[in-house]
Amino acid sequence: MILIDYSDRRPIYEQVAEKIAELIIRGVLPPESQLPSVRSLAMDLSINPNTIQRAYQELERKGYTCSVPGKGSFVSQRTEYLEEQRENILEEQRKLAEKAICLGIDPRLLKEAIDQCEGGEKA
Amino acid sequence: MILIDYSDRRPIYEQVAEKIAELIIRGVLPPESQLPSVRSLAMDLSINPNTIQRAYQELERKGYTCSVPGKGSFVSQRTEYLEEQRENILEEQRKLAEKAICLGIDPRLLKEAIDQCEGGEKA
DNA sequence: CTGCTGTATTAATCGTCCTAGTACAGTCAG
DNA sequence: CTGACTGTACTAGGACGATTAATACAGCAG
Repeated sequence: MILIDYSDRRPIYEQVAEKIAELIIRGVLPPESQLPSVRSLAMDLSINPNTIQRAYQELERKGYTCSVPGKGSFVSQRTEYLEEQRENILEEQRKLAEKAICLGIDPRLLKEAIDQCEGGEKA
Repeated sequence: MILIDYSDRRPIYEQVAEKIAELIIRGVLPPESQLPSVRSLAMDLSINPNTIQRAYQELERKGYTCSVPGKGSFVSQRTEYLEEQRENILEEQRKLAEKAICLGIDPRLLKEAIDQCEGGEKA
């Protein structure tokens, strides 16, 4: 379900939170569905429960999930995160385009790179 | 000349190296030109000379510069880094496009974001 | 020689990530 | 009610990397 990249500089809790957020956004984890418990996911990934808890805190803080003591953590029914995420991606795109232009790269090359992915998308 | 972003998670030496690399690529620092000395740049940025040295090491390792003991650090005459940098940008673009597609964002929106920058580029 | 340059080494500090252990409270099935 | 699960909170400590600090050495140029 989730793979941890230890060569990644970012902390584990951030990786876990991001992966789960992605699953939520892509609809793999539908609204109202229950996330694995802090302890079970920690077991699965062979890391400390505290690290998972921190990831879940991040997810709740960002509005992706809703944690209920005694019951579990659930994907939020609300879906503003979809629009938010879309805006994040577009912002990244603008920054990248700006950087490219700054470096004298023809923006058309960027668009070609996009087209390359449109066909051969994976997973 | 260079601003350090302390809120950035990446280490200072990496930020410095990247900024200088950008100046080189954009031609602000032409080939053969001399970089500020380790000590003077450290003074300017109010950081330790060792941190600058590390940044310069990175730059030399990547082929952007050439350091000569007793003389100084100079921008490399060679320019392969241009092509290399272009390829890096395109790779980032592919990853971003893949992520967008993964999240169900229409690639055309990415292209629109690029167009937005083409007109109003700054710096 | 004097003052600049890059380079190297070592030690110490500091902050963050992560682990470990423990504890408490809410929920729910039996 | 009991027990097993859930999330949550707290403290202590280890580990690691970034950064500072102080020093030293060697090359180059006026």
